[in-house]
Amino acid sequence: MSKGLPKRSENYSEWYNEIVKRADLAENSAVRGCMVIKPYGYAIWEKMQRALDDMFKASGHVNAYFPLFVPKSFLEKEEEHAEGFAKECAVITHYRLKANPDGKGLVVDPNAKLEEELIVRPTSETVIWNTYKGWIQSWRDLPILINQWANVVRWEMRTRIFLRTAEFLWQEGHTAHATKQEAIEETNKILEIYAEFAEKWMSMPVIQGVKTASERFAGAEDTLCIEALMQDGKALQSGTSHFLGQNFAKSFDVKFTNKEGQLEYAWATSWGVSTRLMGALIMAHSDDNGLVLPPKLAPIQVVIVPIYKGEEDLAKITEAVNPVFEALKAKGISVKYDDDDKQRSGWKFAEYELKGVPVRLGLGMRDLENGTVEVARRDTLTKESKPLAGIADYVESLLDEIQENIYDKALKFREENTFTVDTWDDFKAQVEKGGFILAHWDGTAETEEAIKNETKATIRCIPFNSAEEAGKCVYSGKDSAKRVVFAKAY
RNA sequence: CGGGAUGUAGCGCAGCCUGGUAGCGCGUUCGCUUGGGGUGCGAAAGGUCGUGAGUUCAAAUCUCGCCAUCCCGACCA
Repeated sequence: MSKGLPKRSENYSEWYNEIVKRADLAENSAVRGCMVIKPYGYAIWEKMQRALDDMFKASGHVNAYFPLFVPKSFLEKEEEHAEGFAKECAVITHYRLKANPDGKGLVVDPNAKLEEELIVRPTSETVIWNTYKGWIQSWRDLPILINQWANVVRWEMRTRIFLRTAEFLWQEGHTAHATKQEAIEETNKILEIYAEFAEKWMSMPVIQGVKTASERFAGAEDTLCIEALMQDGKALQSGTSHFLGQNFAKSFDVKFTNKEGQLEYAWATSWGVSTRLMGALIMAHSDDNGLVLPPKLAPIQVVIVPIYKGEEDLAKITEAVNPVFEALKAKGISVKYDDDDKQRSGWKFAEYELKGVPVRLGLGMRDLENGTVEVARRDTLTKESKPLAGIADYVESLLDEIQENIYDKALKFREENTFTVDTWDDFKAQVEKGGFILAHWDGTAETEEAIKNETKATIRCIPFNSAEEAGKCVYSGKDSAKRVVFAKAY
């Protein structure tokens, strides 16, 4: 492993790729467009899963599992949905191989052609609504609040590890409701959960809003989203929550008898976040020394590195470390004591920085004499000497402080990189420089399309929190009641 | 699917133009050294040169085909 990471300022995407590789998060696999998530990266994903899963459960959702394969006829049923996903589907046509009659290896057995092709799920609405048909007869069967943790496949032309891979891991929630109002509330509730997760756990501020028609999920009536700003000034869609109306219920004929005794189609939502959040986490906080992890998602929150010469010294240091180690563990802090003699302390410092461990405690003979310990913060790269007595309490509060500081830093970055723009020239100039752009838009798909073609900037969302403000569309000059968020996006 | 490039040791690359013993850096292994920010020195191991054919006394090197990967477009969580 060579030293030094590429600089963010010089080559952002190379910096990103190198962090993913060098921090041991993931690597490209032998299969094009697919990644191997390595133990350290997967540990972060598991922490994300745990936090989200707890929130889903706390809001009344339960987990289930639906099949990987979708019959082609299912996918066809909802027209817009089918059209939206058709171009990126992996298709299974055969179910058997056989020995190659012309030599070595295996060939597809032409006699094993499937009657109907199976699609590897790009998302599960169709399979699930086909199933819900059997589960829903009465208003008493509703709501159904189900989530599943799964992998999906979308055959992307160009992939980037975590941000856009052919196969990725995610959770997909699929709910069914008796009323439109309830489904809309569900869609909103989930977006709140996503925003809370992004901000409280990932320390990543997000803008909540609604997608324009052209950016909407295929088959949805409305798509809500959280959008985050990455350090290179590009936006990243980090989670979506869809109000599906009765579209899928109609396509799969899911009707129930309401309290008035009338047959009605069920109302639906779906929502998801994926391993793309790993990419968001990396790009939101990390620096030229490597990964920076918010303590709540760090697999190792505190690492203790002994600085010693010879086994005797190490034994003494270990003796002093043990009560600290136990005290931290007792507080529920994940702590690692790295007394591995195979690497030197200097190497370890660099390594744990690269991996984003929030707090490092360094303990040497000098500390033992003075009753001190060196506390190093990953977020600020600062070091301070602290009394060893009571260090666990200090570290506990320090972790909270780091969690907040990372958020504050990201928020400050976003504020400094959010621009209010009123003229087309300013708009074009600002798109080049990056960041979120708040501008007026006349509400038409034509204008949206034209802006995208001319600048590559898209409408990330129509934000919930922005004030009503009469203005003129930055492109067409027509009337507009509200600013929307533009940016170049991943 | 269009345009461009690249395939040589685990990783990053040189060698190819001008055919003739396959090389460098990092990493790995071993020994000593060092140990509060990626120690230093020495030795060693490791390669069907993407693949198939052709030209030639001789091919990593020249010619043609194929495969794979990366970049730039169109498409996208």
